[in-house]
Amino acid sequence: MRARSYHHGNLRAALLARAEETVRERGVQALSLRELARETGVSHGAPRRHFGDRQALLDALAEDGFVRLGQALDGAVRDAEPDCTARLQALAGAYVRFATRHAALLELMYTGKHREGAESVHAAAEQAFAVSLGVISEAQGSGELVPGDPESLAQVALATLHGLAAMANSGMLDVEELETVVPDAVERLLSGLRRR
Amino acid sequence: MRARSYHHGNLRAALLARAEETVRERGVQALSLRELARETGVSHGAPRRHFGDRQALLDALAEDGFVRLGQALDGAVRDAEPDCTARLQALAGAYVRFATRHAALLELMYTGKHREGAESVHAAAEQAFAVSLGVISEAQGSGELVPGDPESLAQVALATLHGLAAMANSGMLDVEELETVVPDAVERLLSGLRRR
DNA sequence: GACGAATGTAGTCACTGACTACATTCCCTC
DNA sequence: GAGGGAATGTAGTCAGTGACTACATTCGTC
Repeated sequence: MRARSYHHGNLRAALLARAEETVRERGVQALSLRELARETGVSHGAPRRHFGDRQALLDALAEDGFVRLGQALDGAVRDAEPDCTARLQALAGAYVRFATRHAALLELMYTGKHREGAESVHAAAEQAFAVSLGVISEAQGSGELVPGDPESLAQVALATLHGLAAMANSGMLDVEELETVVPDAVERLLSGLRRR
Repeated sequence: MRARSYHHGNLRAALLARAEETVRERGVQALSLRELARETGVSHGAPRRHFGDRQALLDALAEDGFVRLGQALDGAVRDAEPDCTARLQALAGAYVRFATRHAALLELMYTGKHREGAESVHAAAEQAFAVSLGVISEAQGSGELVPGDPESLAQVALATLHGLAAMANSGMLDVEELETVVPDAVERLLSGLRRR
């Protein structure tokens, strides 16, 4: 990155980074293009070159969020013991941790209001959730889980995790409770899905 | 309601009703106090008497949403066969139907950003979810479900439903798919929870 | 019927997102 | 390397918004 001159050099990335910070600290509705420009030391019209309008910026944030979520899930599974239970527990923990640490971002990610680039946000989401699908079909292959459409199993599992995170984020569930509720929920799901 | 005179007569209710409509049709972010006032045929400052600021209006909408959700769940369970499976399936259907029909409102309800009146929104939510708790503890009493903290069982069940609805609303799951996915998910949950 | 409280009106302010015309710089081609 | 078109940033403008204030009208109560 060069010293500040007429051209910033990597405005797009700088805007995204600063925006993510603002969203995390003060929520989506507090994100203003003009303030963002001010904070980034650039004129109020500059962001327009990179994000046609406010929504385009939000879409980009969401997409980025899915990428990072995917990395988090991937890392968690990679670090876990190779058995199905351990991997799913690790995955669950990672998901809920991300969801509570980045509550506003998650809301943005799941708010279906993405347009145009919906495809790319969608693709990023699919990519992020590929990990869980992998874990489940592997466990089915090794006989740890009952057979059945792995996609629908993964859906139910992720939905449960997402729901718990959403309830925690909305204050209907204490965040500390998650530490016990989430493993519990996974265990309950598994007790219905384990081959026996 | 009297003819339009200086005092509207029931502005608060009229604003809420119109606001709910706008939120349903065009989303939360499209709700403007001034436009709302215009549509209701009242000066742009009038809403302020009833809702101190925009967030107060949103909070009231959320609270109202929980009340209506509670009624929907209650009605569904009341109309269902008295056995645990039928009741939970009915409850699940009602929840997901409400969640997809009022996607933006649901988002509003679950967005933890309520202030001050958080207590009342919170209370309305608790009230809405009391039904599911009742169904579960009854089923435990009759021996249909495994024993255990009913609150945590209900949490997992609701979280799953909410997660599925959220995924459908965000376009990650086809709405038509819900018709089969939701009963499936309930059955899967139950297969882990049923006494045997 | 008078009077204080509740409710609605009118006007203002700073701020925002969207848009435009224009300036500067980058980088590709010759 | 020079020239020129594309990319990027600046400056100015516009209508719309939420929040606030002073003021007008009406309601309910004594």
